[in-house]
Amino acid sequence: MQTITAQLSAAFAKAIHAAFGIQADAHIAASANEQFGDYQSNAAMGLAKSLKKNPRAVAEEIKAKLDLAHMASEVSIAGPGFINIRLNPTWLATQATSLASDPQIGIGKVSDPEIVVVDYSGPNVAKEMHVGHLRSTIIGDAISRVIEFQGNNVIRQNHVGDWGTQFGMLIEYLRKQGFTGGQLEIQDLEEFYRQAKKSFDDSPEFQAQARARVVALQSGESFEFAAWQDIVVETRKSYQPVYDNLSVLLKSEHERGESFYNPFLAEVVAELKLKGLAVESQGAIVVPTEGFENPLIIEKTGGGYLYATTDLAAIRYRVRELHANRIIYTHDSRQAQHFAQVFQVARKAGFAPPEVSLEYAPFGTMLGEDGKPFKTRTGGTVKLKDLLDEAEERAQKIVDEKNPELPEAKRAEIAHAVGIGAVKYADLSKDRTSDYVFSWEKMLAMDGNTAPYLQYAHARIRSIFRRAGERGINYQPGNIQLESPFELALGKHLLKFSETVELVSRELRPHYLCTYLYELATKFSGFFENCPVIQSEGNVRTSRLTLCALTAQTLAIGLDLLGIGHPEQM
RNA sequence: GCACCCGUAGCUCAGUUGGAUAGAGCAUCUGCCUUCUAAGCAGAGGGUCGCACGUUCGAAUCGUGCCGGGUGCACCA
Repeated sequence: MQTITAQLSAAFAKAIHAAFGIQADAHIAASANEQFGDYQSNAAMGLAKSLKKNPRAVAEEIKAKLDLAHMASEVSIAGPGFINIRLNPTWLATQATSLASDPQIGIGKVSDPEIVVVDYSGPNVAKEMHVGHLRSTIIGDAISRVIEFQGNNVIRQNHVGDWGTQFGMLIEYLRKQGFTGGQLEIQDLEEFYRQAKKSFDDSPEFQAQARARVVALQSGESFEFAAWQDIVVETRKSYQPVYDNLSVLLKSEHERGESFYNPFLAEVVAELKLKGLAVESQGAIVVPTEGFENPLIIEKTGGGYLYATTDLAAIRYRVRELHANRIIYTHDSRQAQHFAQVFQVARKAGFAPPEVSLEYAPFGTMLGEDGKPFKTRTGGTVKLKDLLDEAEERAQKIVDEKNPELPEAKRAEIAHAVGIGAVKYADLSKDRTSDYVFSWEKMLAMDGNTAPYLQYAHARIRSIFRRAGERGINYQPGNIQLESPFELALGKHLLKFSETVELVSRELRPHYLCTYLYELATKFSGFFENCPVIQSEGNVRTSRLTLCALTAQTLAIGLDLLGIGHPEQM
């Protein structure tokens, strides 16, 4: 099924062509104010200028040629030349009815599926995940789910920071401590890392030894390699449970850490040299980039590669081996310049041919309540695990209080969905590009525009169906009628789901979906307060039950796309 | 010094890429549980969209200049 916007755009484009013989965009938008109508075309004002005509006359001519069949109940011209459309409730009801019988609720599978690589999360080895890792992880996950739901083939890639100078430091430090292999703890590793960094900064001797360890590791020496593996395994043990707890779909098979590209780095540099892109500068091998003062350094003086080299190798691999059509990076906006340079070089080198889309979906920095980059009072960071545990605990208290009659296991399940959902939604509902302020209170809020509000709306609907069952009402989907203003508002909003999903996929901004779902839940609340379902009868009851089913399904799918749970009861 | 991002209600944020009277949540205040879950609903107050010019039928949105905050810029990732 086509979106309403698409249907209106097509009809208006046709009318504009019929009236003036030109192809022009219809500039269809949902009306900001309901008094004007549901949708509007803002094309007439723009066309008036190029056609040298009065805008209202242009609008009249478009309207005269417009054929919306049964879609609209009213088309009117207002202001300087807005064409307002009020949709026909009968037509809307028919559309909603057909949506209710579609398991994908109007999101058609794309006809030409693409291979989409999404690079997200990317935790660092030897460090525990902190709250700053939340954004990349859940935004990337939501984007992946949405694109996948549209029928594309998504390949998740977790570009784990598991290679480079810091491992030389860490291994050298471990060796000095008498480490011979085996058991390590993530907390110890963090401490070792701090110590190692200190030695590295303080002692030129240590520095030289650390560099030697890197070389040994990169050429696969047994002690270094084994120690590195122990570190990697231990770190994975600390982040995998966090992914699972967050319902993030990353597994070990999605890991393509920096180390994975090590064997290709020399080839990448050689290829860039061969193509005449890489040159020597101040002893290093660099690729000059337009629009940037500094070139992209791909090989250090005296050998050794950098993360730019790895990122180039990754693009090359994703295009040549994974056959990606689209590569999406969900990373901190501080890396904007780096990615701009890497993308530029990848294009020039042909690692990414023009038909492959390289998309950087940056997100802002997490700030503390003082407006400065987030740090705890002691100068450290908040561990992601601690935030999630706290969220679940707080949710548990509320569940225990509100639903003491439910079995313990059920309550724990609800607390998990609600607590984790609240944290994820708090982050996902903000536009990813802006910096945002971390606040325990806001992260863990359960009232107002939060995940629990959406979950609550869903649970209330499920409850209606449970009550209906208890009263022997056998639900079968039927025709939806949109008679009261509350039903009409709900129905109209349900029909916007598919365009919202398209928008999220195109712009890589999950917060549009959050806003949509919040409004959906709000409109459902209006319906819930004003339109009795079980107490109504006949066609009205069938219609309302069907509307409820469609709303619950839309909420459930929407929450699934955000990776947020939707309990039956709460 | 060069480059990028941001500035909207007391606080936290939206604002579908230039559309009509700038919207939510939190906080404050007033109502609503004897009908499907009050994690809810209805309502009130709260704005120089950082400032100033400009572009045009129309600017929170685009341009220029200031002010204020953040970030990145040669061998860390």
